Amino acid sequence: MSVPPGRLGSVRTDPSVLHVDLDAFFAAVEQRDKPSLRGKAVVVGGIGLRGVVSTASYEARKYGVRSAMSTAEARSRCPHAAYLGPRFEVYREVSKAVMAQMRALSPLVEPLSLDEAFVDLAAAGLSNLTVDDVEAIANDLKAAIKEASGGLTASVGAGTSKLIAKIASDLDKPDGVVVVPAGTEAEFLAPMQVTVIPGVGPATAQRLSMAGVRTVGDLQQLDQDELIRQVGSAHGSSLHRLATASDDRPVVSDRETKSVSVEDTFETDIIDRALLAAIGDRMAQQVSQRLQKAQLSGRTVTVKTRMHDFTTHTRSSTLAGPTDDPRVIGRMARRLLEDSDISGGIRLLGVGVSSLADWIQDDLFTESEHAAEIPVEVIELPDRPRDRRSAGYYPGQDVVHTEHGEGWVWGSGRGLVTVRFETALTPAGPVRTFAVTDPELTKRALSGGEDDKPGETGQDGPND
DNA sequence: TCTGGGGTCCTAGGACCC
DNA sequence: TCTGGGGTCCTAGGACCC
Repeated sequence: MSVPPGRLGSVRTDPSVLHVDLDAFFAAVEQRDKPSLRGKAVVVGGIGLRGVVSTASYEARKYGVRSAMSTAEARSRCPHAAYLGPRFEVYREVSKAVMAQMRALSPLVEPLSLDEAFVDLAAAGLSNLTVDDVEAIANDLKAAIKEASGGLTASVGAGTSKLIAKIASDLDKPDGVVVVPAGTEAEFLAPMQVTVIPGVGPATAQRLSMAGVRTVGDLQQLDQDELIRQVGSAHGSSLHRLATASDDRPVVSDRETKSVSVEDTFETDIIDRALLAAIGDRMAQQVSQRLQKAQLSGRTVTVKTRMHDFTTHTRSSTLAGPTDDPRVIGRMARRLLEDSDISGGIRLLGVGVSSLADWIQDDLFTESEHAAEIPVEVIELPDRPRDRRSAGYYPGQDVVHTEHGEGWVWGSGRGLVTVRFETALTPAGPVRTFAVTDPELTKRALSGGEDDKPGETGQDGPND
């Protein structure tokens, strides 16, 4: 029924994981920069008709203003507050300065957003940490953050795992420090509502409640198989581990980006297809710029639409090779939008690119000093794509023919990599995408080539 | 006075391959 | 010739987080 004692408790024996959370971050930055707002109700978020609250200052929270509430409701609850649109460039700068303070403490810092991060003290070589040690470290860090940010306060939680640290940082906000002693995790969690566990939202809480589970203690008693029946396999097993405080997830810096997207909710619903196409094109350009800035490219283009009744739909299509080209993304977006039902108008349109893994995009023909050495073979475009994977790539009647080949390219600042490339010639001009043909080889090239293991590039034969 | 924008992860079904 | 199991890829949707 319940958990074998051996599974209780987590791998770490010190409360060496910190979770740092800046207090009412956006609002605090606004109060920092405008002294007249200090001590006053400040609400940062969308200020238009369909805006929602990003952050409310503690003064505004007294009136029941909360994140994710519609700004209209916030205005009715707290009419005297200052309502401000967000200034993300400023927040990013402040965030950078704050994260730098954490990195001065430990090399292993995992930002979760602009205002939150995990810090791994064990990675800083600190061990045998007592509760007092960690409290002192947390207070020093808070002082450093205050200094570096021009007066912002943070709340810090610490424990033997990410879960415990995260929950602890919320218990004494604002400007607090809570350290949970090693060995007390399960009893610390037991009386809390299941919704304190990140990942348990309204839908999961509802399902759990139908199984009689309201607190984490209830969850600790629930059989894992029963839990999996209620909420699914992945969610169930991870919940079971979290609830019993056997959370050994590592702190990970530099998480890879998985997708890049832009979306916009309109002040009034839009029905005009031509207008939507133009907006979609502009969004494709914005996505493309952000991909290029991050030196990324991707294969899957997704268009998102939200109807007047808030139902949301996505349409996506995957290219044979990755692209960051605004024309390719824009054309795909337009095509996907044509397939979408917009009758009755839509309140939101979004364009995104995903499948960003293991590919390098570069402009072979203008940037590479080795461009002339890359063989090019011209082929006729097949009447029909040979399989589904190329279907998305050849954008229908626009394509005159394609070129493809294999070679290598000097990726900008990243060393030599082997690529397969394809060029679609369209009336709008050539559209090139290319792909790393041997991810293992490329990984070695990018990492400086210590790994001697030969890349396993052999073809798979029939194996049954 | 309805519900932002940026993401992540998971599920489920169908296509396709071996 | 029929049946099938496993794995991967793609698509659509949903839950969730800050």
